[in-house]
Amino acid sequence: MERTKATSEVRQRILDTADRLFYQDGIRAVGIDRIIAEADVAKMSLYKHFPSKDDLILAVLKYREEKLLEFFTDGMERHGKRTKDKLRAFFAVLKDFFESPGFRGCAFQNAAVELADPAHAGTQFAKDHKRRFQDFLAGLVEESLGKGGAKVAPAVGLLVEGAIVTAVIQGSPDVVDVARDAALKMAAEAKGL
Amino acid sequence: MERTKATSEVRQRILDTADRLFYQDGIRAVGIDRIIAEADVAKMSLYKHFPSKDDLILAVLKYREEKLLEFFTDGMERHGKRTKDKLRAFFAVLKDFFESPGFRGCAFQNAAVELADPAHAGTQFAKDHKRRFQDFLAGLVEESLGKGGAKVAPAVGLLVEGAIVTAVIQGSPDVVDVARDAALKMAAEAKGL
DNA sequence: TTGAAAATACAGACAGGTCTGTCTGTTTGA
DNA sequence: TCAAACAGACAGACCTGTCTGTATTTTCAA
Repeated sequence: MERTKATSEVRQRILDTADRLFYQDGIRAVGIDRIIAEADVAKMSLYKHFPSKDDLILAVLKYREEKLLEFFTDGMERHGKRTKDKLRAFFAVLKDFFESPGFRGCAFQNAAVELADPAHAGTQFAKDHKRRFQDFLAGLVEESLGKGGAKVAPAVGLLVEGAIVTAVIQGSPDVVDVARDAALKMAAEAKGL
Repeated sequence: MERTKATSEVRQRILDTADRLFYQDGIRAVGIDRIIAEADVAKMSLYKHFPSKDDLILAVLKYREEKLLEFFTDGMERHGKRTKDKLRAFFAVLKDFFESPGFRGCAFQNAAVELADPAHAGTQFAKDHKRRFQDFLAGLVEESLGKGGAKVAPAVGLLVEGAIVTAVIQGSPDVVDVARDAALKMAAEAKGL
C-alpha cells in the first residue's frame, strides 16, 4: 500500500517531536518554529499535515493515547508473569510510568489545564480519554473482584489520579505505594463482604 | 502609619485582578496589558509593585493560599455546626469549593503544570503549599481517629487530589461524594482495628 | 492653614522579541 | 512530470519590560 499519506515519515517525525516537546515544556510554551527546527522539516510541511496548531495538539493527544495504551498493556503482561493479581500488576506499571525519564504527569490532564477552554477539541479529548482510562481500570478491578468491583473502582480511580498529580508536584514516584496499598486494601475488604 | 505601602489599594487591585485572570484563563494566557486594563492601573504601577511577571505570579499564589485557608477554616466552622466529624465537614467544604462559580481546580496544581519548570519559584511554592495542605488534612484525620489517623491520612490526601482533578476534567462536582465515602470508610476501618 | 516638595499613579509610545499562519520559489525523488 | 518537502521571508498580532512626561495625592514645614 502506498499510503504514504497516513504513514508519511515527515508527518511521524512532526508528531514525535511535538509530543516530546509538548509533554516536556507545555503546549503553550512550545512554538511551531521550535517543532519544525527539532523535527527538521519545513514549516509548510507541518501546516500541510496539520492545518493549525490546534489540529496538531489534538493529533498529538490521540497519538499519545495510543502509546499509553501500549505502555500499559505491554507492561501489565510483563508484570503479570510475576503477579497474578491484575490490580497489583497495574500499580507496578504505574510505578514504571512514574519512574520513566522525563515523567511530568498525565499529558491529558496537563493539556486540559493549559488549554483552559472546555470547548477546545483537546479538552474534550482529554475528558474522553479519562473516561476510557477509568473504564479500563474498572475492568481490571472487576477481574479481581467480580461484580463487587464496580463498587470500589471509582475510588481506585481517584487514588490513581491523585497519585499522578502528587508524584509530579513532589517530584518523587514514592506516592504510588500509598495508592497501591490503599487500593488493594479497599479491594480486599470489598471481596470480604 | 505607612500602611499605604503594605495595603496599597492599587497593589491590591492588581493582585485581585491577576488572581482572577490567572485562575480563569491560565498564567501564560494572561498578559500584563490585560491585567492593567482590567485592574485599571498604569503599567508602571504594576512594575513598581511587582518587578516582573514571575514576581507577580508568586505574589498571587501566596495571596491565593491565604484566601484558600480562610475558605476552608470558615467553611469548616459553618459545616461543623451540623457535623461533629471534622473529616465529614472537610468534604462538605470541598464540595462547596467544587461548586463555586468558575471552579477550575487547584491553582497551585495548575501553576505547576503551566510553569513546567521545577526551578521556578511558583513551582516551589506550589510544592510547599501541597505539603502544608496535606499537613492540615492529616491534622483533621488525626482529630477524628487519634494516632491511627497517620496511617490513612496520606491515602485520604490522594483521594482529595484525585477528586479535584477529576471534577475539573469531568466538569462536575459529583465525584466528591466518591472521595468522601471512600475516605470515611477507610477512617472507620482504621478506627475499628 | 497653607504652600511647596516628594511620592505615587496615570497615560501611552516604544523596543525587541515571540507567536501563528501565509506566501513564494527551489529542490528532490519516484 | 508531478507531488512532496525544503528554505526562508513576511504579515500582523501579541508578549514583557522600559521610558518619558503629566497628573494627582500625601507629607511636612513655615
